[in-house]
Amino acid sequence: MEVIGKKQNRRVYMPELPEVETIRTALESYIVGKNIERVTVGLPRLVKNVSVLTFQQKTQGCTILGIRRRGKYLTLLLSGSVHVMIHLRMTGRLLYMDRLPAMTDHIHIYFRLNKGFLVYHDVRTFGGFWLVPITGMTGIDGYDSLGPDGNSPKFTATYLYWLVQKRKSTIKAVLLDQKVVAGLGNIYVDEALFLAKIRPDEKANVLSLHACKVLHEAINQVLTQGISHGGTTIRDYVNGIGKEGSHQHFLQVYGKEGSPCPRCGHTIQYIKLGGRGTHFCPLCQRRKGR
DNA sequence: AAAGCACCCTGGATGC
DNA sequence: TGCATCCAGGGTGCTT
Repeated sequence: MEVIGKKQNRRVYMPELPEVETIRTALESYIVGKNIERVTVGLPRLVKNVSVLTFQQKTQGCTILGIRRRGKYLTLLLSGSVHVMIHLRMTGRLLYMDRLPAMTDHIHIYFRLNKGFLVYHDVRTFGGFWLVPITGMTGIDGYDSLGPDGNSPKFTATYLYWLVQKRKSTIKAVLLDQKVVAGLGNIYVDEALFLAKIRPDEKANVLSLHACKVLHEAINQVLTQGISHGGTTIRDYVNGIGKEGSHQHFLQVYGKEGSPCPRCGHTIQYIKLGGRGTHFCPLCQRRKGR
């Protein structure tokens, strides 16, 4: 009888770059051009850098001109003097709805538009909203210090090589650092390292230029595939209009502990690395960057 | 300067 | 069956 890893059913979802991009795309056609008539905040601590009153006063009456993504952040571009920046963290959802649902559990903020509602739903309430200036630095450290997006031309193999050389921590920890590359989270890091045949607990500074080229290509590939599949739906991630993604069906190692490696058949292993659940194949993900 | 870790939070899974 | 405990993780901030 096959041994199934204990963590097999312990799944959560995290919006990473592909999920946030999918939400952005889904929302765009529904909210751009709409007017914000009224903003309701049920949980004030989710508004991070201004008072709830200021948040409402600066956004009410504005038109939504666009919605932009950078790393895992979304920004509503408004017609007024500020933009609204949003991070979904672990369990945040941003949804367009024709009308408010009868069950409003976990709905902490919503924007009443001239038609429909933009609703923020968050079970663990780690997410946040910021008012930011239209141009220049936002003053939000986590945003202003973001590295290049993992799927942007600015993120190159040589940049990655230059960076890992001075890092003594594990390659997984480096890839999760948003200052290095923006948008990767636990799922896509495990998947990219599997594709590149690099162990997650490998020290970053031993990777060769060749290994960095392979890894860079793998990161691009998992992000591109994740976006094309509409994101990964694990338990309850949905995009901006409530649709599930399909990338969970394409995951090679994440959540697959105890199952055979799709490449070599060895059992996928689960370890803790830097406090994060980590999945890899101990046989075909080798140490040392070839 | 960088690395490591506690913390925030909730609901589902597990343990007794 | 029920109650208590554990666990997941992104990013911040503190300590080493």
